[in-house]
Formats: sequence, structure tokens, C-alpha cells
Amino acid sequence: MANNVTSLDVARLAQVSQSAVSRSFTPGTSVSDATREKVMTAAKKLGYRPNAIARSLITKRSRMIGVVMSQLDNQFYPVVLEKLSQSLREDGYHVLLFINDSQETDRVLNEILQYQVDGIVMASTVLSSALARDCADAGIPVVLFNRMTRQTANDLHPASAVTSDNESGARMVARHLVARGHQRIAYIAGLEQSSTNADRERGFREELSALGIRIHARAVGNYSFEGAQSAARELFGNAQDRSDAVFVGSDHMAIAVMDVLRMELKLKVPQDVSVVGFDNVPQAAWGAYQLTTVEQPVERMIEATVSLLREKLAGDVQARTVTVPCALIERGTVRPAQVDKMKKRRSA
Amino acid sequence: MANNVTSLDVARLAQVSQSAVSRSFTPGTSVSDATREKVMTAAKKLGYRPNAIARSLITKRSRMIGVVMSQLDNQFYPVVLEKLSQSLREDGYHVLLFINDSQETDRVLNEILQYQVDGIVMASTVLSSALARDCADAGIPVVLFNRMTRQTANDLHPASAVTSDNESGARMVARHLVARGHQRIAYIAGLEQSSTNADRERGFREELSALGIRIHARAVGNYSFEGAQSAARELFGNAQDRSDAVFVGSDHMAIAVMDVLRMELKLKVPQDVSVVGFDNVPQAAWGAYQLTTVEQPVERMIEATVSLLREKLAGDVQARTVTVPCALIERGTVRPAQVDKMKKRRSA
DNA sequence: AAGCGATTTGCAAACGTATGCATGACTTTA
DNA sequence: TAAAGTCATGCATACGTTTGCAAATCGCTT
Repeated sequence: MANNVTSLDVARLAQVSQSAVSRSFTPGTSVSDATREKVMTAAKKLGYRPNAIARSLITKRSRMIGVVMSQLDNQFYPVVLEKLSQSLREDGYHVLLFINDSQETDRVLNEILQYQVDGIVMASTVLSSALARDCADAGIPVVLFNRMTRQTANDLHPASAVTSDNESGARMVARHLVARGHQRIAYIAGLEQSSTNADRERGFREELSALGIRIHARAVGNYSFEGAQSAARELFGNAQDRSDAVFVGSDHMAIAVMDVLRMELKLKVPQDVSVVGFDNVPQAAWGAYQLTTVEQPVERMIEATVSLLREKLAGDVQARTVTVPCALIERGTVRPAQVDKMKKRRSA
Repeated sequence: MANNVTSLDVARLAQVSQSAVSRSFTPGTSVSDATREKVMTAAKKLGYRPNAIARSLITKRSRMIGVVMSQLDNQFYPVVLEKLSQSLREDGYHVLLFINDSQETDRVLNEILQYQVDGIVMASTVLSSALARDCADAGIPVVLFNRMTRQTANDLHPASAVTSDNESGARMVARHLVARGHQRIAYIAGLEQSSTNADRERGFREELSALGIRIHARAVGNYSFEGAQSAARELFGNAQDRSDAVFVGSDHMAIAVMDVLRMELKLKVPQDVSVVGFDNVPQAAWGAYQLTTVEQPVERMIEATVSLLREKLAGDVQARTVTVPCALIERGTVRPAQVDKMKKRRSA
């Protein structure tokens, strides 16, 4: 009943040594077809499966990758998780999942390291970058997903990272909104301590500035649905000097914002206010939203992630950073260009 | 650099035996405060962490639970995963994640069993129930989430299961739609081989039948977004003898259906056709949809799941089945009662 | 001071596998 | 036919823990 049949049992039944059965189950070892066949039939008869734990102990490779994530309610992450899991499996790795909403980052770290994972993918916005470095110090490859660490000259640590080009994506949004004649443009920030928000906000602000405009209003949504709702109420609740466009730090928040604008405040999108998100989650394409947004190319980001991981697993200690380009996806939440304003801008 | 510091290293530094180190890190063992303290400071100095792999090998408990899931694009599952992971962690277990979209169920099984997980939660609709039994045969506790197996008299196998009361939930929908005066009611099925769909469809059909009505039209959406879109086009594309209400097997599909109805077919919900979903995913509450649906109480289902798991881990071989009640969540996608039709029904 | 029970400690044997090394079998070549 | 080379196999050790058992230490009581 219990799965207590070992390679030794198989060896006895097959009349070979334990080494022989070990080798039979390891590709690329020296076994004759005859013995391998004997071993396999014996194994089948006994229902034997190699014990990955014991194997890990001796090979010092668990073939597990720790994946730490938060905010699974933001559809961006489930999609990432799905593709990442698939991609890692193709390389023979498995996913040990850690969801660290709220806090407890220290416990997470401890537990993850105890399990001797071969590598870690951190896709959690809330994790401190100090943590990432601790892992790296422990000698285990870390790649940050959708998250950068500040890499100063005297403190360059060996955590690789892959992000989309958040800054340039945000710049596209700035240009797009201005091209459509907007002047009073608001920004709703994600988590302020996150690198994604910092990059997006900086790019947005700088590009606007280059176009001679300053952010008209700003609120913080912390990447959460409820936070975004509050932010929307704060920014648009008062009709006086209201912004006529808003760039929201994530689609997840942007949808919350649209709901508040349309349902609570009876404002029309995009007639009264244009909305642009970030991520291009599946829901952004839904009929009721048709959200104009910036696409983060998940596939390519995942590819880069496992590729970086592979490098590090192969012993390359050099930390590298990959930035994948974004693309503006125009849908229906930004108003069409207004001819008069366009002219005004051209002559400026 | 590498994490190769062992309990023996700590023992040498702390001037104690290796056993002492082991005991210091295991709660409920016999160690004096003095030695434990010596050990702990030595451990901290060396950056020692117990090797969970080695521990698992000897204790024969990995403290990992295999979770197999599919369809992470249906928001129901990420929510489940998040809560499940949290709940298991509180019990000291960790999640080894397997996403088995498409196929490869055999490989999944093999891999999962090799990792010596202490238990398995199967939340995947596409997994064959034969697989579940195989795992159970291997002596490892399995609990099916949101999925039942046919349990006949001569083939009762030890897989526990927790579901919501799909059948009664579907009956509620039937009564609700009829009470609102609907007579031409369609059904869009999920995966036909899934137990959830079977239960929902049966309950729906039987309750309608008890009310003297038969399903007016039926299509299959396979629980996928695209499948549901096609189903909607198939059922509502032709204006002739069109259904005036549809019960969709999941919210995920229901939203796809609503998009097709409103955007492509220019039909009003609920004026032209009422829509009811199942699951009560977060998106069902979104302003643009306001989907009337049946709630599956995720929290309680998770509680039941880990509780069943705990029983089995404690050695209880008896398989049990838990069914958690559903609730109808009325929002805005079912038309208000029409007085004349109500009267007609009463007099019948 | 000695004896006794309770507690702490170390020794050594597992757990199930991979793998270097030496030996044996078998094939090839001259 | 013998020597040299290739390939297959088994032996034994190691991986880093936990844990039963026996020895040792401690704190008390008489």
C-alpha cells in the first residue's frame, strides 16, 4: 500500500545490483539493454518509482524552483505562473510555490532555503530586495521577475532580473494622451516602494514634462482593487478642475477605476475621461472595458526568466538584467484626437 | 557561498554532538537551554539552516502537498490556490504546484509521486479519476477539490472529495429564472466529462422539469472563454425562437457570453436575455457585469479540504465527502419579475 | 555521602539513492 | 590465439538528517 518499494527491492527481484537499477533509471549511464529491461519489468511489477528526495540528497540538486508571488487576484500573475510552470517543467524543474501576501517575508525565505531549491523566481512586488540578496548570498540563483533592484556601483549583487521596459511604456502613454489632446492628466500609482511603479511614474512624468505638461493630479492605489477605487473617488469625486485623463499603474487597478468612474460618478469613458492601464491582462480586452493599455509581453519575459535561470544553474555567477520592450495596445478608453487641440499643439 | 554548512559544522563550533544540533532545531525534544543556546548562536554565525531534504528522507514526510490545477485563467482557481497555499502553510505544509493544461496527466502523476509529497489536492477538472485512484493506491492521501468521483458499491476508493452543492445551486437558478417569468431557458455546459457540469446540469434540468419546463436550447462551452463565445453565437446568433434566458456553467464563461450578447449581437442583458453564472468569481461583481450567479463558498471549501487532508495524514483511511451549500447571489443580469407571467404560472 | 529518578547527551544506525573504482565479460585487432 | 581495448556490473561510500538506546550528568531526598 504505502510507496515503500525501493531500488533494492527491485534489484533483488531483477537479480541485479542496486546500482544497476539506479543506472537503469538514469539516462546516459552505462547499462546493457538486457539488464535495463529486466530492471524495468521488475520495477513495473513492484510499482517502483525512484525517490526524488533521496536522489536530491545525494546529487545536491532538488530540481525544484521556488516561486514566490503575491497578488494572485491580479490576473497578470496567474498567467505568469501558468506559463512559468510550464516552461520550467520542460526543463525538468518543478515549482515550489510561496504566496506571501501581507508579510512574513522572513519566514518565506527560511522555508524556501530549507527546501534546497535549485533556484528562485521572485515575482512578488512586496518582497524586499534585501531578501533577494540574502538568497543570493546563500549561493542560490535568484531571478527577479517584473522587479528590479537598485544596482549601485559598490553594491552589485548577483540577482538577475527581467522586466518589461516600464519606463518607455509609460512614455508611450504620455505621448498618446497628449496626442489625443489631453492636458489635465492624472496618475494613479501602484505600490510606491515597487520598482515597476517607480519606473512607470518616472517615465510618465519625464515624457509629459518633455511635452511641456505636468501631472495634473496624483493618487496612490497600491496595486489593489480597493486602493484604486479610493484613488478614483479621491481624484474624480469633485467636479471642479477635474482631470480629463488618467494613467493607472496596472490594468487591475484601471478596471476598478473605470467602474467607479462609470457606476458611481456617472462619468463616461472616454468622453469625459480617458483611461489607460498597464499590463494588458486578459480582462482588459473584455467587451465591457476595452481598455487601452501597455502590453507586458509575458511570453518573452518568461523565456528570458528561465533562460537567465538556466545560465545561473549552469554556474554563471554573472548577474544580468533583461528588459523586454512594451507595446501600446489601443482599444477604446482613450478619446479620439480633437482637431482644434491638435492644431494648437502643433503651433506651440 | 554555497549553502553547504551542515549540522556537523555547527556541532563542532558549538562543541556538542551533531544530535544536539538536530534536537535543538526540533521542537519538543529533550535539550537543555544551555546547549540549545550554544547551538543557536553557532548556527547563526555559520548561517546554518536544516536541510529539509535530508530530514524528509529520514522522517519519510516531506511536508509538501502536491496541488494539481488547470485553467488558471478562470479566476476561481487563482483564488483557491492563494487561500489553499495560505491554509496549508499554517499547518506547516508547502505547495508543490502542477499545472496540467491540455494533457500529460500520466507524467504529472509520475513526477508528483516521485517527490514523495505527503498528500495531493486535485483541483483540476481535466484529470481523470482513474489517476486519483492510482495515487490513492500508492498510499498517498488524495482529496479532490471541486470534483467528485463516481463512487459505486463495488469500487469505493479512498479519495476524499469536497464540492459545493452544485446540484442544489443549479436548482436555485432554475427556480429563480422561472419565478422571473422565463420560459425559454438555455443552458451552456462546461466540460461534459466533469462532475461539476454533470451535477449542475442534472439539477438544473430536473428542477426545470419539476416546474413543467424543459431546457429550451443547449450548447457546450467546455469551461473555456472561447468555447463560451462560440456557444453564445450558436444559441443566440439566430433571432428566431431565441431563448430569453441562459444559465451558464461558470462565471468565466458567463462573462464571455455577455460580451458576445451585448457587443456582437446587440442584445440587452437582462432586458432581452437574462444571464446567470456559477462560482461568484470576483469579476462577477464588477460594475460592467453585475452578474447574478451562484456562490461557491471558497473559504469553507478550503477549510474542508485541509481538514480532510489532515485526517488522512493522521492515518484515517476512511474516505469522506464534504458538500458545502451554495447561495444564489442576485445582481443585475436577471430581469425583474413580470406580473402577467407570474399570474399565468400560479394558475397553472 | 550515597542513592535514586529525571533529564540531558552522544553513539551509531538508519533513510534511498548516485557514483568512483575495480573487476569481469566481451569484442576487436594483429 | 593472445593482447588490448570497450563496455557492463557490483561493491562500498557518501549525502545530512532523525532517533532508539545507553551512558552520563544533574538535582534531591534520606
